[in-house]
Amino acid sequence: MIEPGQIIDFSKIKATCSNCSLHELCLPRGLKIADLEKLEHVVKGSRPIEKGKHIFRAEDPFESIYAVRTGSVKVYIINESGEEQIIGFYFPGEIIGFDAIEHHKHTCSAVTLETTTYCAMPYGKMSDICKEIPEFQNQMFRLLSREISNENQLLLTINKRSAEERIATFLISLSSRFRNLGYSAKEYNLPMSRQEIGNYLGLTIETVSRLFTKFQRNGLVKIDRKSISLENLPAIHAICDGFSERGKDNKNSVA
Amino acid sequence: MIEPGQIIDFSKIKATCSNCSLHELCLPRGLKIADLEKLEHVVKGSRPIEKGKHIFRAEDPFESIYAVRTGSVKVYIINESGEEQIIGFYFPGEIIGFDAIEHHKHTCSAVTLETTTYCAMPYGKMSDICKEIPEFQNQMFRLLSREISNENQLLLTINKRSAEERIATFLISLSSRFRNLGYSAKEYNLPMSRQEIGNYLGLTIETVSRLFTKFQRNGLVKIDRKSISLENLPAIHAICDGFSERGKDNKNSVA
DNA sequence: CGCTTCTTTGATTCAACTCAATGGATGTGG
DNA sequence: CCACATCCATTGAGTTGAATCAAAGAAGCG
Repeated sequence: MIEPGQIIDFSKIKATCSNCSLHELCLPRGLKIADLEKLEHVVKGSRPIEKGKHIFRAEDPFESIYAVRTGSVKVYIINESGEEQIIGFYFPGEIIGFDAIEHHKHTCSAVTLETTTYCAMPYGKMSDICKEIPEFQNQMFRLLSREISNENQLLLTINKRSAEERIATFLISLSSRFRNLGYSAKEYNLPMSRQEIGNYLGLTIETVSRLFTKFQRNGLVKIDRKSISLENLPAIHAICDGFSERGKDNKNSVA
Repeated sequence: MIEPGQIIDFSKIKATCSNCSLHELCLPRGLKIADLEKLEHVVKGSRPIEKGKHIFRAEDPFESIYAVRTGSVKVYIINESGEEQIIGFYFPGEIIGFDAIEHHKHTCSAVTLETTTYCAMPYGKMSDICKEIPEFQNQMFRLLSREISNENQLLLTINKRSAEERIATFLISLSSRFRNLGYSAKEYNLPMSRQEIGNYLGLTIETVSRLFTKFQRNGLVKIDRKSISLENLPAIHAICDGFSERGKDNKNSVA
């Protein structure tokens, strides 16, 4: 299938953080050139991984943390009853695998949503570099801290928001992440299924579908299968902030 | 009110990790004696803080992380609309404040639920110690990792569980944490209000109250105001695992 | 082109919420 | 010590937002 001339030997493509377009967003952010080089020696870039392949699975021994380089990944846990809960969707420059540090094995699974490349960073070596480069240690702590804050926000969204507000918040979150990556904040592709969006937000697929239809009917978005265009960003933002008005305010606040 | 003879000068009580009963559960876990001493020099124990006082508030500059020593603390965030979302309840040996690392200021607020003492650990110094003591750096990473896993579990509980299952899971979680602390796993006090339990679990106070009543009617628990006794642990566990049967299974799993 | 998977839409149900009222604790001042 | 006020919790009645059940339509795939 692949002609000799077309073969690309990915093992020969040296993963260098310094020439990676993501290095200001990803783990090396803020490192000096000299320090960057130390990091590069332990980072191992992957060849492209096709959609639906696992990067790691729950219970796997903890080898590395991973930075998404291109594509997208969903991270999920499965409980005793076999139910899946998606914890997050990850895009280029974002790091996965932090949950495995505590028990030296993964508690989540990570699967690609489309063809994806990533960088593996062996945890032992990362840990060593932290001792050598204070700024790198800080960066690791920052990333872990961010992960915690992100989950706090997600918890807030799920616990306090209506289905409509959750969907709007989800769309805005993706939008701003794509903007940070230099892509359009208005138009993008949803690499995940309706099912997965629902699972993540604590809604059923039917509810997700109905709300997409409703948003479209109201001119907030245009959706064609996986591609979405946010036609009225202010209105979508307004929904996030709870201006779909329903009792709201201190529905369940503690004095 | 306080007679001279009764004055306790808490500033003279040296907070030492080595003689703290929590040191095997708390941050110093697994450190060597020599390393413990380095830690002790930067840890500052608090005097008892009365119920309802803040340890830190959102937007406060990030000085320290804190270990609860006695009592209990709730950590919450407030969104633009002023709604409160409780992120967690923290008991002796548990650490709060990790969310502030990224932006050098707190994103959550922490308030005592009863008279509480804690240990403050200045982040800058902690960061230094991490560089000196590899095992300490590992421990910090582990604690951050645990926080992430805990939130993953909470997300699963809230997104996939019925009100009944959430309450049961909550009671079991408290039970096992108290057991780890050497207290009774069967009988304990709920330092938080019904309102706060509901807020945390994404339920209204009425639902919490009704389910407490129902559990009591069915002989699972005995509840008297703040004190609770788990009378039928196996049955409560069964509810956690979803044996209250309702469709369940792959309600919203992704293939 | 037939098969499967994903998505949309409609009708109906139900778990949890809202609204409302009462009951019990706790606290304060006279 | 009691009267009163406040706060928190419980209980009941009625409502509703999202789930479930059901079916049809569209897209992707070998």
